[in-house]
Formats: sequence, structure tokens, C-alpha cells
Amino acid sequence: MKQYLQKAVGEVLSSLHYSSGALFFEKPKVAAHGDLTTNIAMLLAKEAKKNPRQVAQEITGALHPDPALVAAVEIAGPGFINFRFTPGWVVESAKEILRQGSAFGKTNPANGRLTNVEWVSANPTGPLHSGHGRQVILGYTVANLLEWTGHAVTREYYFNNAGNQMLNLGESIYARYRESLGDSYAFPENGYAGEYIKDIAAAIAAEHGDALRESGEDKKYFRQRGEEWCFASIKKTLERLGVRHDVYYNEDSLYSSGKINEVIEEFRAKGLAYDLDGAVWLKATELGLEQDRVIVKSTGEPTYRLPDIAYHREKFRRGFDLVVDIFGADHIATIPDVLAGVRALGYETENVKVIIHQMVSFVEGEEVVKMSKRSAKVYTLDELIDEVGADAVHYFFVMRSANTHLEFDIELAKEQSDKNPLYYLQYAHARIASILRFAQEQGYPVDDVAALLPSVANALLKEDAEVNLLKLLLDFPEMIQSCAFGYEPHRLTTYLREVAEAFHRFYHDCRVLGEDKSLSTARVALCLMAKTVIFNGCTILGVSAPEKM
RNA sequence: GCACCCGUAGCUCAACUGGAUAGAGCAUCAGACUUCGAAUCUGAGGGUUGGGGGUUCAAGUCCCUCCGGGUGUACCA
Repeated sequence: MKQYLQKAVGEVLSSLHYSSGALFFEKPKVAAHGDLTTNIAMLLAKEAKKNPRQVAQEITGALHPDPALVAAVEIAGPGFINFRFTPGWVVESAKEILRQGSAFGKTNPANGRLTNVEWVSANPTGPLHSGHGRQVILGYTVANLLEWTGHAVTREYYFNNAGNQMLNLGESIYARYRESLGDSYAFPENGYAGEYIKDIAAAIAAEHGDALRESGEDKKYFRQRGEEWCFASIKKTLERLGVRHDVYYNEDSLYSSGKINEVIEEFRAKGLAYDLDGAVWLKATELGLEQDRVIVKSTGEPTYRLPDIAYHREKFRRGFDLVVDIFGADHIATIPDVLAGVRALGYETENVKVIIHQMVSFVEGEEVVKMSKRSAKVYTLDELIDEVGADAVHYFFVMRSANTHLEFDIELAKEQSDKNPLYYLQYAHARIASILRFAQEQGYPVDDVAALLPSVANALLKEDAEVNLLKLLLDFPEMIQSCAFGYEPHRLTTYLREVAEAFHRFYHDCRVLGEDKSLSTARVALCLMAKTVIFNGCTILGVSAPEKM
């Protein structure tokens, strides 16, 4: 419909010698203002030095939309042009929902664009903690949204199993191992204090006894065992949330393949790197940043910036033309350096989309749940899943805009009542399923789309509650596009809540199964449409849509 | 100090590239089940969008400034 109006109004504009560059349609906030509106007359009025309403008159006077689609065109307020759809068009388009079923909502504006979404990327030094949940879920949902809008998505996890943190992990496990042998052995100052370190150490002690007591300087075995354990733990947690990555990209491969040195040499050749105090510095000030940064430490080890730059360049070399990174706000400082570096290597960073989410705090009713990374008592993501369930983890972490601080209410997430927005949504789905089961018993062709389609007619579905529900359901594909375009999954949760609400309203106002068989069939079809949209939305969110609760 | 994010109803938050009367949920109050799931629905009250300036026909949204909160600001990742 938007495309139709875009074209029709666009033609009118050019016939009137107006520019149509700023022509947009949007859904008015207030239903009384019609189904779609445009502000084009007010924008044109300025350059034409005319009254906006007068410009709107000119446009509508020359506009003759198809009466089968558009019921009314009105000029309102300071010069908005409002369009109202015909009920016939609404009902006719709604048939698509039934025809497409589980594919309804999928569109292809991105046309197979090769897209890399990188997220989680936690190093294997411990289990995922509850705060990681936000980015785990955010990336999962964004990747789904991109896929539903035609991106060819590669889901990627970037990790480093070679740096200082890993050495520290090995040392920490070794220390716990010695303790378990009854030795008094100093625990590393910044060692990992978590209980899991003791578990790993205990497992090693059980297998090897004291045979590894004198491992000398090399704690490689301990490090390896730690890495295996941590990765297994992380992957298991992700699995519980249905999160899968296509590629695990090891930072180490950037060294072994010489990609790191290549970048250094290129920076040197471009005069963007210099030596000072035994370290190699990136001339970031040359790239418009505040200060120069070390890329190779005086010890000879690169800082994280260098591999990050090389890694991003590799993504482009691998053929991706959209690169999406998801970071927590605590990593925000690294981004400008990395982008500047990539740009200096000759790549367009406008195709790098960095999504930064703000921090999460957990509350249980009135109480704030304290969590400290350094302390031994870390609330893991696994424990959060145990506590509230995978569905609530999915829903609650994307419920709010990424760039605002998120308050995760554990008590609310557990609550099985109308207070919990997730339950409200799932209840709507279960309720529809229940009605459809009942309808099936009565002999309605619930599973037979071809048999239901003819009943979908505007002579039958004409109550306000029915038409409003239909219109809302028809917004679904565009809603997904706009969520994907803005990387804003939280808007999908709001939308789905509205769908559930519109359905409950319809259920309340209109009896589905009544005396009139053809009307009942039409309403069964409408139930099925609502169920389809809720189901598809839940699929994108990674939330289950239960048949019964 | 500097950079980024936030400040909207008692609480948690929406508001699509600036649009019309700033919206939901929870909480509070008042109502609705002999009928397909009351885990539902209907209604009411609740606001100077942190303060002040500016741009615009139009500002919660853009610009400047001040105040308050968060996250960073490493030869850690």
C-alpha cells in the first residue's frame, strides 16, 4: 500500500512540478487520523512559499487513487494528507497471512546481502555471567531480524585463547590444584576467584593425583584444561538459549597466518606507525583521534587493538558487505581506534554497524541484586536461566532499547501472571490454540488454508475489533523491517504485546464459534492469522509459543 | 577534565528518517464470568518530557548551556 501511494502521489507531484524526494508515509499515532499520512505538503509549502493546506489541496485535487484500495483522502491539521484504506483491501491483503503461514513477515529488502554478526565473543576464562545475557540475546535477535529481511547472515564468535588472561587462568587453576594437594601456595594476585576454578583443579587432581605438582613455569596443561572446561560451559549455556554460531574465529589464526604483521607493515608504510620506548604506536592523532595508541607493547605482544583491526579487515576480505558488532558499554573505548584503523587500511566503515548496549542491573522486587566480577560469588547466566527460564531470559533482555540501562526484574520474570508481559503474550497464543482445538472438534477446517480463505471477506469481518486486529497483523512485515533497519528488537516486543491485546479485545467483543457458520469460519481464520503472527514473532525472539499453559 | 549513553506519570519503560491531543504496563480506584481459557476485558485519576536558551510552520526528538545518574578514558581484553 505504501508503495502504491508512493508511486501515485509521486506522479502527481512531478506533474505539478514539485520535488518528491522528501515524500514519506507513516502511520499516524491517532487512529482518527487515518491509516497512513504524509507531511509532504508542509515540506513543499516552504520552498513554494505557499500555504501548506493550499499545496495539499493541489495534490489531492490531482490525485485519483484506486477506489478499491483507498476509501478516503483528507486534508487535516496544518496540512497533513491522510489516507484511509477500504475494508475490502484490508481483508483481501490479510489472506496473505494465511497463505504464507510461518513465512509471513519475511521480506527481502536486503536481497541476500552478506552480513556478519559477531557477538558474545567472551574469552574462555570462565562461564558466562548474567550480565552477558543482554548481548547474547541482543545478538541472537538482531541476527534473526536481519535474516527475516533478506540478509545472508553468518553468526560469529571471536575469541582469544592465547593472551595474558589465559595465562592467568592457567596460574589460577594451578594454584587451586596445589591447594587441593594440601600445599600452601600463593594464589595469583589478580587470579580468577570463581568456584569453577576449584572444580577444574579438583578434576585434574582426581585424574593425576600429585603427578603435576612440579609443572615448572609452564602451566600449559592447566591452561588447556581450563579453556576446554570454560568453552564447554559457555557453549552449553548458549545451547540452552538456542543460540548457535556458525563460525568460531580464533584470534590466534591472525598471528599464525601473518595477518597481524601485515597490518603493522602497512601502517609503517603509510607512516601511521612509529617506535617509542620500545613499543610500536599507532599515529591515531593522524586519523582524527585524541591520542596515539600502543599497538605492540614493549614486551613484543600486541595490544587488543591490533588484532581487532586485522580481524575487521579480514571480515571485509572474506566478502561480507555488512559487519555488525555487538558490545557492552564497557568496551566502548576501543571502537573509535579500531574503526579508524580499518579506515586507514582503505575500507569503508559505514558498513560496520556497532551496537552498544548499556549495562544491566538485576532487581528482585525491591532489592537490587549485587554482582561483582572479581568476587567469588558471580551470578552466572546459567543460574539466571535456572531461575526464570530461557523464555524469560530472551524476552526480558530485548524488552528495552539497547542504549538505555536495563533493569531486569527477576521476580517479575518468574511471575506467572498478568503482570508479566511474557505471560500475557504466551497466554494469547495458548488461548487461540485452545479455541482452534475447540473449533476443530466442531468440524471447522482449522488446518485447511484453502478452505478457510473464501470465508475471509469484508462482509463478514467488519466489527471494529476485527478490522483493528487485521490492520495490526498486516503491519507485521513492515514492523520487522523497521526493527531490523534500526537494530531495535525491543520494538518487536511492544508490537507483539499490542497484537495480543488486540486479540483479547476481539475475543471479548466477538464470539468466534456461534450460530452463523460462515461468520464463525471467518473468525476461525482470523484466529489463525493472529496465531501465525504471534508465533512468527516469538520465533524471532527465541521465545516459545505454547499450545497450552 | 574528556568521550559515549541516559534523565518522560508513584515505578519500569514507549514514542519509526522532527509532526497532529506525549502513550503502554505495573501500582491505585471503580466495574464485567449460566457462553469458545477471567493468566482476560471495560473505565477513571495521574505530565511544565531534569532546568534555561535557540533553530523550525511544527521539538521528548536537532543545536548551545547548566544540573543529575551510568559506562569508559592502559604498554588489560
